Amino acid sequence: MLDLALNQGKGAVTLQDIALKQEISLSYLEQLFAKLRGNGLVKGTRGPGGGYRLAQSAEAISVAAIITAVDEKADMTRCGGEANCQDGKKCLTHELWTDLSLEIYKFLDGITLFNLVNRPEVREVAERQEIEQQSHSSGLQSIVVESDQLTGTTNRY
Amino acid sequence: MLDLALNQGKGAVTLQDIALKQEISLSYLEQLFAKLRGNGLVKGTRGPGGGYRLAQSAEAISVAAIITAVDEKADMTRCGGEANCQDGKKCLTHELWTDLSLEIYKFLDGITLFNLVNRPEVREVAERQEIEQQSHSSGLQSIVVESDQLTGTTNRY
DNA sequence: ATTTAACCAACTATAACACTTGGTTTTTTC
DNA sequence: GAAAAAACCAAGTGTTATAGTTGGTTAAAT
Repeated sequence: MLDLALNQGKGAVTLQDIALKQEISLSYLEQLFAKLRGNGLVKGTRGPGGGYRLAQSAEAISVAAIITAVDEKADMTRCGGEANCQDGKKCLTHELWTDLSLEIYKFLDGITLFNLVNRPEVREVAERQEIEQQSHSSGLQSIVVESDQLTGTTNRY
Repeated sequence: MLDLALNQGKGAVTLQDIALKQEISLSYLEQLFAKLRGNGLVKGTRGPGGGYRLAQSAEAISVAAIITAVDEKADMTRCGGEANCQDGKKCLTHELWTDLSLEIYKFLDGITLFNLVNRPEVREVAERQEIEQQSHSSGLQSIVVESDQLTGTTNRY
């Protein structure tokens, strides 16, 4: 999501790009972005030149919204907030964990993509990744070509 | 730990008791209490009439101290605070997760066993468990006796 | 002596998270 | 209009932390 936020106004970002930069498998990213799209946080465009972009402004998207979309929870209880932790009834520490869950939610809800993108540490790491990606991607592509010649299949990394 | 705190001044609590009340296996409790003892939070006495009691006052023991003792962390980073999340270097969101970890620690550090024991919800649940345990334990003991006759072994629940 | 209960080590099961495999569909470019 | 790029989709697999099991030994009370 930070990759999309950093590229706002400069067009769509492909999952392939993110996969290389963040070292997350393409297929797993597809699953995450399916959820993000379903929650109205991103929109995708197909075909060459396509990719994903934010569906809302970076100011409007909180980390809590992202976590909720992909994790479907930000919850420290094992009962998922239902108070049935111990054979249908509340366990001794139920309120402790619901209180903590609320605390975590409030913290993450107070941080937007805009906030993060403007942190100097984030900009530094993002710049480093931009450079590494360029020297990286050519190397990885030749590996893909090689495995193509040997096995007839193209692995997606 | 709440069971020990609730029993302060009334003598030691056996892990067998806790296992029945909280529905946690005895052997697993033994592992947790070995860590708690190693961290100076409880002390155990062996033999009949023995059990565990708090090694410090309930006011002096925070939830954070307990979590740290048994979990050995209260950390949301995957790198465990080392900034080597992405081939030896910091990942884009490293600071976000260290900030959250600190927030969680501060919250749990502000809550002591004394605080929890004096919450009305905790007292209510504790009272309920006291009653359930009595009707429960006799039933479970007969099961143990039965399996003893059949298999020659005594399972520890 | 026997029983209770802590203490100890090594192994096993489970489930969430991360990833893989093998596709189809849409859109752009040549 | 063929090929390539990239999103979209479903069902399966691998990994690892957490929780639990097994099978003991040691210390203290009755």
